[in-house]
Amino acid sequence: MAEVKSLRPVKREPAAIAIASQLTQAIMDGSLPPGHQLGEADLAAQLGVSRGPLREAMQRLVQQGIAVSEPHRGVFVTKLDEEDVRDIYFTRSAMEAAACRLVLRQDPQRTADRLAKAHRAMATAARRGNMTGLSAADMEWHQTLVAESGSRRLARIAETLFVETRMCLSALTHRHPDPQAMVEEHAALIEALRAADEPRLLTLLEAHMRDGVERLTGREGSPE
Amino acid sequence: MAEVKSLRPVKREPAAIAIASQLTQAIMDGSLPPGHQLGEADLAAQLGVSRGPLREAMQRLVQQGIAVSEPHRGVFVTKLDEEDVRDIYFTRSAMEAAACRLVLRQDPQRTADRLAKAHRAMATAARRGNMTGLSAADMEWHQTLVAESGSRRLARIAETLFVETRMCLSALTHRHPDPQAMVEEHAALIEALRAADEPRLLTLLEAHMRDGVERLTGREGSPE
DNA sequence: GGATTGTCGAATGTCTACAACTTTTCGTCG
DNA sequence: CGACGAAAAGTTGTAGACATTCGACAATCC
Repeated sequence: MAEVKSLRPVKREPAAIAIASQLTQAIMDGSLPPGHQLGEADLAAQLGVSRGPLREAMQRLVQQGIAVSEPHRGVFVTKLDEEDVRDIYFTRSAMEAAACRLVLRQDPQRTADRLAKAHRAMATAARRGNMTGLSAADMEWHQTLVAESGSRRLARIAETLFVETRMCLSALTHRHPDPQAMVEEHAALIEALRAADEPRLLTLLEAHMRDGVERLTGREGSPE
Repeated sequence: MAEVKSLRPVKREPAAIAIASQLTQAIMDGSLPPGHQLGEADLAAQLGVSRGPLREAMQRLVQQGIAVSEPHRGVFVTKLDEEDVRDIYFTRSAMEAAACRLVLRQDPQRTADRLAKAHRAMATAARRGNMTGLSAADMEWHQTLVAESGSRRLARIAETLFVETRMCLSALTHRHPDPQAMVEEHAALIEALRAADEPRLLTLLEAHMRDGVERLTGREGSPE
């Protein structure tokens, strides 16, 4: 048979998946802010679907913890307080540290190459002062790290955590990080990965996450 | 008004939640074996609900990864291969290690006490040769550990991982672990926790998880 | 005979409509 | 001004119908 490589299987995702993606996107970029109610009638009309698939999509968000359901009242976008921010970054830290350990026993160089690609996008965005692009490149970087681990479960868990991270970020658009520091931190991480220096990699990662928390909570932990 | 603390608001959980719980339970104990199709019509009739809430519940399972959906074919209980077993235990290891670190910076003694309670149940079940009770106590022990960490996200993640763990166990009921070893391993973990000896605790935990994998995959790592 | 094509049944995916129940709102009365 | 209670609005659950799609089997063609 003639194998035609450019032909890929037609992907037709069910409505519930598509709806969940759109809702997630809207929640991440702040269009649906924390505490906002996901009214069934409104959303169904707006998305051009019926309540059935919409409710299925909402159950997915609730299961992820991105939304919460209050019986007979509706489902609402989850509100994140300062404790949540710490929890998110702590859990991310544990997840990504685990991903690092997996990457180190596989192909650190290849992973480093792929991370470097995201890192270049980050550096470019930083140079141009493109903060949204910087944030996107940051997410891309961490997503690549987890994907490279090859662990389905880490990938699934990280997906939710990244959504929550972006919820935090879009809620505090005014507090801008130091782009230069961000670029440098990721560069150091890649370098440690290339050197296959596990202790240093994990230490840098933990510090990186701590920076993330302090950036969002008001860096209460920094003496001088 | 007279405040009566023993009076709690009547909890009426939505059908989708109740259905998801029942399905999860059936999947854990092997009534719904891996690969089995969750037919809508059958299940709906069997559970006495309509297809709507049932589909919502199934979406939750799919989101958790306990079931997989093949468009226009149906949703099926996830099949777990040997790689999945390793992934589950690796992820659990990372999760529970993180929980240990959190517990250590809170109230290790109180946590140790609560773990000791589950441990006594474990020892009793072991003495009587009650393998299902032993397995239940084991799950209870680890669930307690994660709950004591106080992290919502770790708890949510662990919930799914525990379901997957029990799926593995019920698929291999013939391969029974050494009950005595199991009791001793948990005792050592509690002891390390009481001593607030973080390095030892984490080392023991990792070894405990490695044991779990080897028990299920056929202990390929043991030469003789 | 073997491979392709057409057809059919069954299950999923989706929609509309309706009934039941809760919460909220709002007007009224004390 | 606050309490009570009915109406309104929203969510939750059900039922039925139809379209779409998949797997299997039968018919057809070389």
